[in-house]
Amino acid sequence: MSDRRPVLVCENPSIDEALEAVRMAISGRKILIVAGNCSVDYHGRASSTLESGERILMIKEDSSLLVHRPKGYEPVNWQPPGCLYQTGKKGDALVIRAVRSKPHEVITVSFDRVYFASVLSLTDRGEFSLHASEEDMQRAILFQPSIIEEGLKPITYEKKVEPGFIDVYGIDKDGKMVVIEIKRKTAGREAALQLARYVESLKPTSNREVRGILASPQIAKGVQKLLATLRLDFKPLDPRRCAEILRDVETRKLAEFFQRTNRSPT
Amino acid sequence: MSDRRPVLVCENPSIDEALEAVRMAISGRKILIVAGNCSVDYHGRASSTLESGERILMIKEDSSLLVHRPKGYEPVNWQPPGCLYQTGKKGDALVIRAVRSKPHEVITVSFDRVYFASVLSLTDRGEFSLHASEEDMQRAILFQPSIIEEGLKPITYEKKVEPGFIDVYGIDKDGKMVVIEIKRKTAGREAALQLARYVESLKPTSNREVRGILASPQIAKGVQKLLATLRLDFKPLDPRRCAEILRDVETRKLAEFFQRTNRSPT
DNA sequence: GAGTGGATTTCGCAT
DNA sequence: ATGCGAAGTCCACTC
Repeated sequence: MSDRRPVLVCENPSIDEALEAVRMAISGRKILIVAGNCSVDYHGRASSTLESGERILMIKEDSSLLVHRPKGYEPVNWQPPGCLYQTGKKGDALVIRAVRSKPHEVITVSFDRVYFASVLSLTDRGEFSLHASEEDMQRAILFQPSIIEEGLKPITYEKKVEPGFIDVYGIDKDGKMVVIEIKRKTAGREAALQLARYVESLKPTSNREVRGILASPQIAKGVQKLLATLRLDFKPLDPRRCAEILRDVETRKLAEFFQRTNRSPT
Repeated sequence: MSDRRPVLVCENPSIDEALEAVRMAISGRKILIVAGNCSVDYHGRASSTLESGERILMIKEDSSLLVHRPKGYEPVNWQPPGCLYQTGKKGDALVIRAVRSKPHEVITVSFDRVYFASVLSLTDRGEFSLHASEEDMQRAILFQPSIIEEGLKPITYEKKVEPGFIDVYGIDKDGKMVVIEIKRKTAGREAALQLARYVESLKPTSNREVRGILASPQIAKGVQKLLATLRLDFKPLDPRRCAEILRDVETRKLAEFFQRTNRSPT
């Protein structure tokens, strides 16, 4: 075990001691956690004030800042990575100012009481992987178009047309053009209208018929009717199932690779 | 000064000690902060895995959960308020499982090393107020329609039409119908197309001319041309300016109130 | 409970 | 740099 001390904790520090810890953390690009009584002001894209109360402040290695109240998933105030800090005392308060330049935004946190300050030096090289995103659904359709319908031949994806980008574009078994709009969750009006615009924008480019297919796990209440009116199809498609298909594809690729290279997978 | 101890900190605890702290915090609905080496698995709307690394776990009074890496504004994994916890040891690891029921989602955090665990009991009754939101812009237009154009008479707001809700709806100085679409930041293609849909959906309901006005601080590159094609107007409107107008309105209301009640404001 | 749209959205990718 | 759309988005509000 190494003898490095990844964590320093200072309980019930004076404002001066807390200021010292804050400065060490910021200049050393460490993680800082402070719990105490503070007020917060923000000016930038909008403005906000937060009256005095007990909260947790976190400043990370990349200088991003979070102020968390005792409840709620979201921080009440924050600053994204890449801002500069000014720290000091104003009267008996510890003041931390985080300034971002583009757009110009300033957060000021004033602590009149600090319960603890902690400086952490953490190492995190672990890989993060997420499955069942909309991109996974798109890739699954491209690898295995039959999950939409038999005979579908994808031509391109992320095709640019006037109103935006078509998720998947191809030809069906009868030679008709097909536009597929993918949603990873229940598709609402907006999705149907977007698909309709794509279909409309493609019609002038071809004398073939153009079909629109909305692929999502579910459609919202009134949207069935809207799809019928707009002459669009719906294909139920589960993002989890798509993730499975991709996993199978990856597994097969791996097997082929190891077969080619005459090794066996661990 | 009160003698309550709002913060308990446990440095370099054993896994058993950490487990005890975690259970105290969760059962007592306190805030828990743990720093240590962990891995995280998530299954629910999607799935994710996060390999071993040093992170900070925070569980709040309302049972929301955050896992923060040393960098980045966003948590790498999380659980919104209202989930249930199972805690225990699996081998030599401290395991915390947070289960949400609707939708069904499970996060599992396994710590094999804990640098510190802290249990906090924070009180925060401070009021938070935010200015210069899109709603502020809407209210400013309703209070002072001349910031859009002279002679404008707002009729309703949040008016339901087929594709969605019109931000502000009224009549201009020539008696034409006016639909206003508000964006608090640079308006893109989507905003223009949305406004166009609103205008189209209103045309059949009246034999008056229907004008569409896009009100935002700026418009994106190609959108000027798109607006011209769609015969829509653009009115530059700064959210900060709108917030000022509202502040003035509030000040005037206050003044009137104190005049009526024969008191003077503090 | 579902649907709809805003957000100091953030983030990532492509132009 | 700007534009554009996804997100385990979250959240508040309406129906």
